[in-house]
Amino acid sequence: MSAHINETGELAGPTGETAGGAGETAATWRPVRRQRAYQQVVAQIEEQILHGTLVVGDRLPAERDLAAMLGVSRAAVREAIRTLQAQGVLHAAVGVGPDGGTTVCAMPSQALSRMLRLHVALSNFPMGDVIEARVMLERWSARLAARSGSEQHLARLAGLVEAMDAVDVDRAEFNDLDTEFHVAIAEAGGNRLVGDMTTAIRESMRLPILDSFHEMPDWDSFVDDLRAGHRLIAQTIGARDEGAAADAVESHIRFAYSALGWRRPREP
Amino acid sequence: MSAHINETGELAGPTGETAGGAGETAATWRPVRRQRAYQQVVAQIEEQILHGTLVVGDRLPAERDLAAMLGVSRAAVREAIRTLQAQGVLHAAVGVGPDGGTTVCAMPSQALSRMLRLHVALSNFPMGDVIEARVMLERWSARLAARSGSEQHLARLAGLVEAMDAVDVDRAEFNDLDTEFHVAIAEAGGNRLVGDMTTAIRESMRLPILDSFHEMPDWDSFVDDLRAGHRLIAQTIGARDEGAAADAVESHIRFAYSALGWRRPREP
DNA sequence: GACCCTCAATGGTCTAACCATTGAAGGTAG
DNA sequence: CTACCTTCAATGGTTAGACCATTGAGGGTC
Repeated sequence: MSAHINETGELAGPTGETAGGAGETAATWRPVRRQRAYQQVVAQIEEQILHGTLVVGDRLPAERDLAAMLGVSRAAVREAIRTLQAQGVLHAAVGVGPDGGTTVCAMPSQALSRMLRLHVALSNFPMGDVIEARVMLERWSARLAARSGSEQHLARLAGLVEAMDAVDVDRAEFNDLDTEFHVAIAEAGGNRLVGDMTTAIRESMRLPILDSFHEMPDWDSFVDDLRAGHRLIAQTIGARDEGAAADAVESHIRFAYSALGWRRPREP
Repeated sequence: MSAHINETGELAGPTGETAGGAGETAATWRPVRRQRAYQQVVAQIEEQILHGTLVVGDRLPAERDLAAMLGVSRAAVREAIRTLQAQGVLHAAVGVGPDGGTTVCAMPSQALSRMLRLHVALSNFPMGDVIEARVMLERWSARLAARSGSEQHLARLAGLVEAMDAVDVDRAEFNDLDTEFHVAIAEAGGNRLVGDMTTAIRESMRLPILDSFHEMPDWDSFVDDLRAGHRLIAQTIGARDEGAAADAVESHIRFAYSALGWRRPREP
């Protein structure tokens, strides 16, 4: 499994070959790309995780100790920790005790959301692609939710529909509840990966959608349409009608984006 | 847009309120969570990206300059850069010239793959969920590829099928070609987000799959079945038959995982 | 014109120190 | 004995300053 060391972005290679020694006898030469110190630290932590030696909840050695153990500076260890932290794999907290120190965690959806938001902003993912992906994911989640969602999940969906029906919710509140609703569908589906991807996409668009909400000229009628869509989704899922639920979700999403002024270049 | 500062993992708040000043007159107090220095740097860079001030290809100021501009140490800047780097948004290279320095890039699929691999290893995503997600994504990609894949994409698929038919490919080589094939389907589909998610999932399982390949008792007949699956997929996509392509992909994926001994708890 | 040396800019790394936060240990008043 | 408080050690957060390694541009030499 030592090949894993190669997969942190740069290629690997033995270090410390800068000084050319005299008297080489070997005839084979391979260009060695230097492996950064912090990348080696990342690689070692990743290896522990991939081997199952480190599992969720485990604590890493203190930064100073880890640095001494690996023979690198504390700064290198910290940069490695930042890398894994950005991937939702580590959690760092100051202080002693069970909550202190650096621990292994698993917060993929948060990390995914932040990532996705940036890449959408970089126009790496055209809005049309994001919309289509969202339709695909939420159709799937809706089917799953209708098939195997627990009563608690269904009750939560109904509760969120109720909450959004309240007359005094402002646009920001509605946006938050709407986000929660779609996340709840994904959770009801039970597929964690699909759920986290769905959450990431919806979360990554929370702010852009809120901006569009505020520019909405005919907010009242628009939000009524959204409410009707949510009600239909909750009903069809509650009725365990997979096909109807999927269709309801799709038309709801397409309606929303279209009303918000975002176009879709392709529709599979 | 200043709200963005809150979304780097920890909550925001004005800094430097540790020393309690005397003579407060305000009656409202909100518990302030201290924003780490490196998180503020991340937040500022993210803000530039979300505003479109920083686009792909742009160069950030040198670490020393950025540190001076933001009033933090160079270490804080470096940790921030590591965070964005892990998300596939920044690229750091030493040296002067056009390629040197820290630049904005967009490599989401690599970052996604590394992330996914770790979270799968952490059992955060059960294998069954990953398989179902892969079926969903590749069905979608196959439909898109059949509908709108260019002739070049179709030729590439056919070429990969040929390459995998060669008798002398060993298991590692076959695995790499198989990965390439499925990535090529995703690319032919044209949806970048779906394509990158597909790539990430297949890449994240490259090594586990290779391990299973090596443990495969009846490799020859197994790989022949895989080849037949690939051929059928390429044919149906080439024939622009969306439904058949999606079904071919699904049965191919399910067959492979089932033969590899991975079970699927749910199948939507 | 081709080659080579020098140098400046940049990220990479290390050391060493100090700050801030947290909770446990132990002491003290009631 | 209980409740509160003080102290302290462990840990991550932050800084400053120095030096190394890599890269390419500029200028000098043959």
